Amino acid sequence: MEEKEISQAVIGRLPRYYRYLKDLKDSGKERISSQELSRIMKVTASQIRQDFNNFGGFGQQGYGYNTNYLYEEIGKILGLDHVHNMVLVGAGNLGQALVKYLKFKKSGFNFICAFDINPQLFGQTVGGIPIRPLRELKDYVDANDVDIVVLTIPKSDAREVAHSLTRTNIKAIWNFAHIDLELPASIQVENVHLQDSLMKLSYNIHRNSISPDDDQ
Amino acid sequence: MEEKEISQAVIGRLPRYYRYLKDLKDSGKERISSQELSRIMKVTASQIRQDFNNFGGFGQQGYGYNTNYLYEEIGKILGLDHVHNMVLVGAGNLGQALVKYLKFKKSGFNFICAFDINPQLFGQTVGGIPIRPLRELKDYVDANDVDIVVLTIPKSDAREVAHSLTRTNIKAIWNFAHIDLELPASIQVENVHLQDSLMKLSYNIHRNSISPDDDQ
DNA sequence: TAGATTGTTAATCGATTAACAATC
DNA sequence: TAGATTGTTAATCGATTAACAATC
Repeated sequence: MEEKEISQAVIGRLPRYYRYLKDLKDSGKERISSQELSRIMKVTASQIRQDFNNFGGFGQQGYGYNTNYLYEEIGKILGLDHVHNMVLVGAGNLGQALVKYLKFKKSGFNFICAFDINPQLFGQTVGGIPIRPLRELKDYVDANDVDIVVLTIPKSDAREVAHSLTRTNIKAIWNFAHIDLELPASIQVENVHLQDSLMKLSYNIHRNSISPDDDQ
Repeated sequence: MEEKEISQAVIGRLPRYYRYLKDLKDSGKERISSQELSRIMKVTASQIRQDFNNFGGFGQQGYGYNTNYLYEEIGKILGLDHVHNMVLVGAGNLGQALVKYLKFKKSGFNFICAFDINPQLFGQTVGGIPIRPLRELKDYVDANDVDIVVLTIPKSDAREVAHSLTRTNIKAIWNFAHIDLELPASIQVENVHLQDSLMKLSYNIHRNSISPDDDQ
């Protein structure tokens, strides 16, 4: 019954495998060896086999992996066979873009309601879902089956909203606010810090321009 | 003259230090020890000192670090003392949200033009910058001082656009398309894969629900 | 069966943490 | 000076890569 904890380094690579396997299966490829996948994805074959074997054996000696089966299994590991209900908190430009994007993708990530503090937005809709006053968030979450709260509000408000969600049954926060949220371990937090990403980019630009001869 | 290569693990932590140091200096704190910062940020004091010492000594024995000085120095390391000209490729919801957000922040990341394939958008503006036909991108980039191209277009188009930029003088691509771009080493790529982020979140939700007793 | 390729153990590499001498 | 805390070396830990026996 004792499951060994799988490192986030491994988890972080699964979506990329998933993406390549989708392309491979869609292009009609039925089987693939770790070595061939290694060449395509530019990672070692050893790492590929180690990664998959964290979750049990999906391959067959002498044959390799069945692309479609492996694709499906990774999908299950990632929980993509479930539908996740989501709620948007902060119906500004970024929030609205996310709702429209995920609606368009028709994935298992399903926005059901949006919230904002701006009274002008109350009663309007984004991508087919209603925008309600932020003060109704807690009651809504308690009354409905909400898995993920998507936070696209300024950092000054993010902490308070996160705090109000501590005793609800939500499972995760997808956090776009530039702040570290404090939440009980039962609520997962996944941060998308766009500023941090830009800063890393900026560093790498200047690193190269300072010493232009050492390539990489 | 031989600079040791600094690992991306270290670079990835710099923006977070930068954020905490800003808050500390803004709240009037003049000095801080690695130990105190360690408690606030929940990382080891050892890691903090190691990280900073990759770039030279910013502290003083027996005293600690001057918050404002350290903040400024990290900003310089990240290249935030430069202005970066950016161009948006794909003026959809997400792209427009990014332009408006960064305009609002008044950071050194400065959008100067947007491009799209939709003729209805030509001549319109987003956050004060014009939207031009995508086919003019290459000429525009060659004629202007563009540092960063922000790619917010579907993956099917992203590869082609990236390819058309290989021989330009741009320094980096901030890539929101769900694809791995192939570019010469002189062009940095920083990926923001929102789908991957959601999948990781999904994994972590289900990991916990499968074995609810092992907390973390 | 022979060849191929996985699953898995062992070796290596790199990153994090601990320890402490240097020094403000 | 004595106390505090850095800068830096050494020890540990974890993740990646290599090797190979198992097996399809």
